[in-house]
Amino acid sequence: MNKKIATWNVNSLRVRMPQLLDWLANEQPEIVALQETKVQDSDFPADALEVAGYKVIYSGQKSYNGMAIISRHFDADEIITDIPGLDDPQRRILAATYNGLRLINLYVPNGQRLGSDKFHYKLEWINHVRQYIASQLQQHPRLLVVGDFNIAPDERDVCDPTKWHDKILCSEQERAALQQITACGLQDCFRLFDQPEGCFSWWDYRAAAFRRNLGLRIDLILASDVLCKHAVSCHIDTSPRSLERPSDHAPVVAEFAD
DNA sequence: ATGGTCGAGCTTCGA
Repeated sequence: MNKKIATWNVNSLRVRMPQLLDWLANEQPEIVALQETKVQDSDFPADALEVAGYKVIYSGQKSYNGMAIISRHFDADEIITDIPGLDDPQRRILAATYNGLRLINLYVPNGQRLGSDKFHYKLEWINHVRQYIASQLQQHPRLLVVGDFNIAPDERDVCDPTKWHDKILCSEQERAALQQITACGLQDCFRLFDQPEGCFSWWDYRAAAFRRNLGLRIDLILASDVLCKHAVSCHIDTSPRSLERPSDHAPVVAEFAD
């Protein structure tokens, strides 16, 4: 049976729990990587997710950032909550191995504006995580790197490339940094398949951006060559973005054959 | 018009 693996920036897990539980019941994903849980570990809603049939791991902090991975059948092994060699209090990475599948869940810094302190932190953070990914690929042929990359890979992933030209999330520097990650031996699952134009995963809350489909595709599932051979589909599920009180991101789902 | 709206948690910051 095929297995669905998903990534979703929920923008507050506590607010989004009803939507997440409904979505899990409908989609029956095997593993879901969550970003921006915005909940410290002592308040993590583990019980409700376990009742829904998922094992949980998480690495959170108060107010900002925060990561979790939920898994239906397999226990998480070799858990890491920090990029080796980078001292960073922000909870932006959570990786674990599930039945031989290595999953790295990322919440890449937003970067705010080109040239800002946060932009330099973003590039530095990506540089460190790329080195970690490269070393992980040597050890784990079955590797997925998923999450909110806060980078639109190319012009197809931008609603209005002229308006977004060299803006944060779309700059040449950010795209080059992302290409350095994929050059380690990963492919964007979404582009393994024919896709319609105008597919995005994030829409600003302001200015009715979702209704007007003024979005970016910044949430990605990157797969190693071994896993790409088993990928059978990849799509963005825009339905949760239409609900009342939505996350500003939609889940991305990839399906893998055994 | 350089705005708009969310979430957390506190009267502002980050996205």
